[in-house]
Amino acid sequence: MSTDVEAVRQRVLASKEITEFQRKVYLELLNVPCGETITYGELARRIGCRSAQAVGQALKRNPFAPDVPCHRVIAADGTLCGFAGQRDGEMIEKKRALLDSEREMKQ
DNA sequence: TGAATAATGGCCT
DNA sequence: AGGCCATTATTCA
Repeated sequence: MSTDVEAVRQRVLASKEITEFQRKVYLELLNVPCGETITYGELARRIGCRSAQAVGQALKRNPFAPDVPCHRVIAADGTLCGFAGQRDGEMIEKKRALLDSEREMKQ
């Protein structure tokens, strides 16, 4: 059922166009199971950072989008903030449906 | 409930 | 060195 998460992980590990911080963000994001969501602050805390903004910026600069499941990252109040460099648009609603689908698949 | 502000950490120019 | 950012919490009305 898994996607090419491993392939993406290897790509992230081999990427030299990103910083260690971004690498941690993407790896932790790939570490989030299907159907699970995580907030920017939570993700930041996991990698040892207290700035959710840094994580958000890393995701916006995400050169692996949408290969990296950035749609599993939500705001503190459970709202999707952006995807593939877009903060607004119908795409967000689709990603919301995708998350719902993943969550449903988990049950 | 919503606008404004502070805190906080990394990255870009 | 200054400013930006896909944030969050707090404060004020």
